[in-house]
Amino acid sequence: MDTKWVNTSLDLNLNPGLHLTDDFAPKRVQVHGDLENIEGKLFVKGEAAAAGALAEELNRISSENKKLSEMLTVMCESYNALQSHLKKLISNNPEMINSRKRKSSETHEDYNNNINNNVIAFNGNTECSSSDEESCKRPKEIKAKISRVCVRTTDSSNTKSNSALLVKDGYQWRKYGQKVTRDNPSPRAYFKCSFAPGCPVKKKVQRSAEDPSLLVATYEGEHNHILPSRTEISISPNTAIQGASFTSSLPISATSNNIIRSSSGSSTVTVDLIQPRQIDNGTDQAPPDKFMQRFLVRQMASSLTRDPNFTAAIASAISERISDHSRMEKW
DNA sequence: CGCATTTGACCAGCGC
DNA sequence: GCGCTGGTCAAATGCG
Repeated sequence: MDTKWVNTSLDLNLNPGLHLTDDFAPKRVQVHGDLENIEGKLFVKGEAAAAGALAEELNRISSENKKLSEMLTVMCESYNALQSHLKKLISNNPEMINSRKRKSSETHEDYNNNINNNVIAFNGNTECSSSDEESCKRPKEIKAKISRVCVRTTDSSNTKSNSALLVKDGYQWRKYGQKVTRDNPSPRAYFKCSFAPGCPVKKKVQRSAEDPSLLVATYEGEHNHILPSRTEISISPNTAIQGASFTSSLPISATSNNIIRSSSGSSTVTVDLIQPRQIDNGTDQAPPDKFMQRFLVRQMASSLTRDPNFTAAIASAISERISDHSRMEKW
């Protein structure tokens, strides 16, 4: 059996023309398979060009599978490390959580942090953490699953606009109220999911008091309907995902086309796990705005890797591709 | 004209 | 009981 070293790339292109970061730079990947034999069969048919393209695509897919497997391993290791670290912290300081009661002086955001079942990290650092259900027992009226998502808007001039409190996430929301809270000068907007009748999910969106460019969206409850036809996380114009822990309240998963899509205003950001693309490795001269795009790619990747659901979706996509590859090898 | 948004009023929970 | 606060309702308003 031949062993070939092929130079392929995992295309996590989040924007047309966006070059990959060093983390995702192509590497030499070992691929086992009789690729020349495949090409030979097609030569007989007089389709040399098509055979070459197919073999190249096969190599690319193989290497992508390898890369994704490696990434998945790293993700799981990081996740397990964080989880064990969190457990260690909680075991060392059990009173840290249990002793916290809601007081009048405590802000509502603190209250939400206490009942938060899902951890969000902002600015690359863990802002709050609590996944221990025992430590998160709250008054009996709070039963709905609550999660929080933060997005950073790059247009600070829009911070006083009510319409800027839009955090599109693929679902359809109807605004039913707005309130100015005591501890935050910016108003809090209340939304209900209107994608399906009777859906109990609610969403609160408010700008962070500390950082007005940061939008904090709090999701309550779980959707009683399937995800919208296309899985996407879309943030309002001039908004970038800063950090998010995606739960069932957020529509993110690999679609049947294995495309994870994130729309950002007019521009759509797409993570395509299949489609091969040409990467010009030699001329990686990123324009100035590419730097920000790369940064966003890192942030998104960092956010997504924290979510076990996402890793599960990635694993599913990988296994699907591997099985496809196995079938092609037999052919 | 229909739908979504706005906004003031109302209600419930909590602390004092 | 009273006042404060967050959450929700619903009429008014705006927009396509």
